[in-house]
Amino acid sequence: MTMTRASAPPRLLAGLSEGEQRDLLAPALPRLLKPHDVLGHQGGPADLFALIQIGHLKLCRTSAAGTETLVAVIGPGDCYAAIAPIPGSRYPVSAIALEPARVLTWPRQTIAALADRLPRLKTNMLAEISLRMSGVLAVVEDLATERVPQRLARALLRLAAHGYATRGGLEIAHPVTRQELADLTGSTLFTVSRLMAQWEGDGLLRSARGAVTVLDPEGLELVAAAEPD
Amino acid sequence: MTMTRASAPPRLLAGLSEGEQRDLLAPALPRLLKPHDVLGHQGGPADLFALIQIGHLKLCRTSAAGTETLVAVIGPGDCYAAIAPIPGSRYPVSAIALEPARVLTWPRQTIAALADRLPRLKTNMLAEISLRMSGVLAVVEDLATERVPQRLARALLRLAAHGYATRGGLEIAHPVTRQELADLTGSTLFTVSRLMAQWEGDGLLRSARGAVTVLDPEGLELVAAAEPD
DNA sequence: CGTCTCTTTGAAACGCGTCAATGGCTGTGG
DNA sequence: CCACAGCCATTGACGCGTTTCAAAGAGACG
Repeated sequence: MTMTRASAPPRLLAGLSEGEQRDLLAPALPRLLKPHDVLGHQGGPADLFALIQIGHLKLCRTSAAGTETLVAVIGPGDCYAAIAPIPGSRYPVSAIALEPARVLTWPRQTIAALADRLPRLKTNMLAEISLRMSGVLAVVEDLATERVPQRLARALLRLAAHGYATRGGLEIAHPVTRQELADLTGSTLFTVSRLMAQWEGDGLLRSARGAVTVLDPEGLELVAAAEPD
Repeated sequence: MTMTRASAPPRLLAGLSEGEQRDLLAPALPRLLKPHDVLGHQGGPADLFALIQIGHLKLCRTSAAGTETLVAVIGPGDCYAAIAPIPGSRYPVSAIALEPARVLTWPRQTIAALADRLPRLKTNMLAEISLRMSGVLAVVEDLATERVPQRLARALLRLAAHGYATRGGLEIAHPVTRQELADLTGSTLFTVSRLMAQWEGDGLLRSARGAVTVLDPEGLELVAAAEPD
């Protein structure tokens, strides 16, 4: 029903000539993912680089104790494993599909050769990592300085920003459980459930089994900006 | 008194020929820093790339509210702003000297030109970012899943690993205040002080005004690995 | 229609932040 | 040389936010 928004040209292709774009895309291997499919596993050899075309993946770390930390949610136009060209590199996080997805993949050898031949591609991949780094640093800052309500409000706003507008609200583009929101904010599904119930009462959002719609972004931002005092 | 350890060749130069190393190092501008000097400011244009020769810097973010988050401590052989070659990029974190330090710097234009000319250099810079990313992701995981004692113990072990061995202990290579340890662990100087007093009583470490020595690394690792249960 | 996963709600315990006051070390200037 | 100021560290008491545990409800799916 809702249109997927017109897919802008991926940042990865920025500044590449038509010919260069063909050279890059020709050897790409498309791959389809079902929910919970694992594209790359944390700690495993990073032997492929991926560009998401359709759908959303979560980037997560599983600690020795088995607890899961959700680092980011990525979608169309985003890359995974921009470090793949580095010989011997390993995935720093796992990538797991949240919904049916389609990605383009390049084996390490291939993307490394392309990156050496196309300087602009290497720069773009650097820019992608830089972007990811910014996001991760924002998460660090949040975790270190903010309380759970602020962290959760920000996480929801971040997710909603990549979603689509429905009647009077921003709907998050992919299914997301309380547990995942907890993993994303370093909290527990109980606390998340309580907060969201409260906010739903306040008319800030509406949630129905996996689908969350932010009704009042300004109101949520007010919560997100509240002093920890 | 204690020897600075023999400086290994920086990772940045790995795989570069003698001639390439000269090309890279010739246009470098050395710069001396005093404690609290700011090498780069978060959010400011990233117009220089730096390689640390001597001393340690802290990488930190200052939030709108003024609270400081310490992302990492870097030392000799480490890089700052490996993203500088990207046009228009900004420093994602501030870099502030913890002690007298000496760094080599390259203006953005210069390092960008060099990176385009020396593919191996670009790869090395990518590897540096990748390394930083690993560290930051470990911090995220810690903040999201561990309690303060574990986080602090890990932070101390991390710092001590880059320090030097003294009689029966690992001394952290640079001055560090309780406040900085708190900023590093998303805690408060009070909690840090209490924990360290307790650990000093247990014989795990010794601390004297800014200088911290880990006496029993295995013991500290035991604390770091304790179940959050 | 039953099972499984996700969610809600309550009550209790506790970790840790907050505030306030004190103490020690360092460097500086009278 | 001593005294003062400034910074950093210590310690206790208190309160609150969150986790923890337990139990029950609600959709989804075969």
